[in-house]
Amino acid sequence: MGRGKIEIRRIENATNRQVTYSKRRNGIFKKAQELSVLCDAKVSLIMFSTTGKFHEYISPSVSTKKIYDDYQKALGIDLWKTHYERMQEHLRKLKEINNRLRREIRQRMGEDLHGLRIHELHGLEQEMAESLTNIRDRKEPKCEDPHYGLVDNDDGIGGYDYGVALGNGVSDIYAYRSQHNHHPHLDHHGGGFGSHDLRLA
Amino acid sequence: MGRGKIEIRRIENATNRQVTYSKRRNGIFKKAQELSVLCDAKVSLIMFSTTGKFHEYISPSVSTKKIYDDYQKALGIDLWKTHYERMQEHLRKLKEINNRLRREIRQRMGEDLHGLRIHELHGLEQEMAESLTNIRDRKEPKCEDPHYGLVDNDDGIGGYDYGVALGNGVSDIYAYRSQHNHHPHLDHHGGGFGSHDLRLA
DNA sequence: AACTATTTATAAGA
DNA sequence: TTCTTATAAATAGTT
Repeated sequence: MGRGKIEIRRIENATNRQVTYSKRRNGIFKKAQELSVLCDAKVSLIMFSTTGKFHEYISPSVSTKKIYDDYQKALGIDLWKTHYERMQEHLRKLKEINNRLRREIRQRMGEDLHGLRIHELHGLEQEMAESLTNIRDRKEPKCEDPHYGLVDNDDGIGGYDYGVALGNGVSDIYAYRSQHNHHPHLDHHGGGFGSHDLRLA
Repeated sequence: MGRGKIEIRRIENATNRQVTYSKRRNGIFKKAQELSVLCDAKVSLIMFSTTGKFHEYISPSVSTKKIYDDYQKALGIDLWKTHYERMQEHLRKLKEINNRLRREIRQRMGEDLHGLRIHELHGLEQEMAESLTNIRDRKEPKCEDPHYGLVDNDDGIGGYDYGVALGNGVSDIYAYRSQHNHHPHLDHHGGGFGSHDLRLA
């Protein structure tokens, strides 16, 4: 509806995009207002522009919080709680893994061996002997191996966003975005093997 | 915009109101979708009709939860931010620790040694040699040492349920599967040292 | 911000 | 609900 027809796709020119945003934002707010008056509906409309600017329409008869509460009620979920539980579960798993890793290190240090069966002990011994050989070899001046890029892995914990969508026909279910927040570098320096405290996180 | 102009006021006839709701709802959803595409904006539109029916539109690039997070941020109000951030920080630390532990194990397996200085390598070698001795000793039939209760510490993980807690949990790491799992399987079965994949968490 | 040619949404009717 | 269509409203491109 304008001088020409346009395709519905991202407007590449930033200025035009901003102008269109502004115009259409007004339009949709007006529509939202009319709808809530004409049909006595409760409407919550929240938007953020690319530039991060924030605008909201909320029907006079409700509050954003109430919409949000009702929303969760309608879906039978608790967004915070779901989120929490996922994080908790993730934390728990990481802790488990860390403990397991610690135990393995202790065993490789000759401690905490009482839980091992004789064949496990035997396997460990053999492995240790081989490893020791490797390490001794490594001390020889042939010490080169350009293996720097040991990738600091990201297991996707970064984001914790998940898409939720619902609606009677109209909405879409959309995906998931994860902000890659990266870990600082660990500077494990210091010559001390065995000087770590392996019992605590 | 229709056969005649209407005033923007509540439609008293329930049927008409319902019909208008339905038509205009589609219209506004379409507008919301167009806006989010054209202008690359994040839009959340939630509505409840008089009859309690619920409909939602959410931009593909976000989740309703994120919109509400951002909304709260924009308004400077907060429900759980502190909490959430503490959990994220905790996760981050656990991942770091996890990576360090894995690296240490790799080194104890004679791998990933290129980062070590000569004196570190030397320390490792010595330690390994001693440990190996311990392990060999342990294989002798004097194998007793009532050290059973090596307390696998737990620090109250139950605690993240809307409270905060930190520390180690203990358990079976092999139950672990990342939700975003692009990682090889670890299926350590009692017997094998050295079968772990220590490169990824 | 305004203007306006066009496209789009929709009120009323079927 | 869905379709039709006359008309009101929104808006793209321009100034």
